[in-house]
Amino acid sequence: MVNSTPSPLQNLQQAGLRLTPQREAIYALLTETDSHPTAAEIYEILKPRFASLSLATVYNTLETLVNLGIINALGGAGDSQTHYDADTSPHVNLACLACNTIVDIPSTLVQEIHQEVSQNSGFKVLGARVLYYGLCPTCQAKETTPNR
Amino acid sequence: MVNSTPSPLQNLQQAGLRLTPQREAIYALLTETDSHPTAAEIYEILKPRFASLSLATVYNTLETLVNLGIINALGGAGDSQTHYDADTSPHVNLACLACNTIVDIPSTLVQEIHQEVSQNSGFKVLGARVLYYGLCPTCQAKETTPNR
DNA sequence: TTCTAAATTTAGAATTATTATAAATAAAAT
DNA sequence: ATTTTATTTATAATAATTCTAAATTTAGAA
Repeated sequence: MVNSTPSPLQNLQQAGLRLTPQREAIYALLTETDSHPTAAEIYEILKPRFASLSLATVYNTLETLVNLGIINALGGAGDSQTHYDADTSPHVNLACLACNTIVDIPSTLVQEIHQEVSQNSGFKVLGARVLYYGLCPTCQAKETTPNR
Repeated sequence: MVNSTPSPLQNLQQAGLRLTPQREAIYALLTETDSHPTAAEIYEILKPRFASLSLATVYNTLETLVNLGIINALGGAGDSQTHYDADTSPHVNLACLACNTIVDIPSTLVQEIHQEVSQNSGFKVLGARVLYYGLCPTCQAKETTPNR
């Protein structure tokens, strides 16, 4: 029998785009981590393995994957950088304003909101960012005075 | 009898900050509009009334108000600018990727998610951005091919 | 009222994430 | 093989935001 769960990367070829080593590595990195890295972080991680890698390629690839709908771009995690997430299912992102980490939280309510918005707004809903922010348990322990 | 509904701006003075004409005008503008303006838009609107107004002051004030929790900063509306919202109650923001307008949608589900996240995550939740994006009815009619 | 210290505004410079450009490379099609 | 198209790459350009330092305003003390 053939491969049972095809990679979303195959959407690339179906769209007439090429599955290059850079694109494969960037997407694989996103699926294997839960750290919601930025473009710069992805670049730093992959540079040892791809000596010629350019930061522009990372940005290009991320934009391509976002347009294909197989990854999501998350903004506003306390820093001023865009974070990327290979989990495109409806879920809550919870960001710590102190250490800028983002964790995922599954929630059935998010899916209900999705339906609610789609049905009542008249919009053609293409995606969502449900982002909560605050202080993670670790940073709560460290800082008595949260932020200012 | 005294003023019945105190302005959230009084939080400024309670925090030892000053209620300057610039701060008053910026906050008033935000409460009187439902257009979720950017810093640059606020600056352009208020410049005729405050000849000496600086864009830096707009940014400073918006940061101050966000830190006080009386306005929210919204990112990721399709453009690369931060939009500001004087409505800090839990609600859904729905952005059109084509014309970059943002509309508010009340939703009881958002408040439920808020509780769910607060209770299950261990985070100290300080705020949220529930942003859906897509195409508004007007832009759906205009564009047959959405974006790229 | 005047003085003093702190807060605020302001103009402009600096920063920086992201995008655009154009040449080089790689892959697919003919 | 050759041609065409897609992609990568280095670098320049863009633009939103932040920083800096001087000028101004304010609140309260003297």
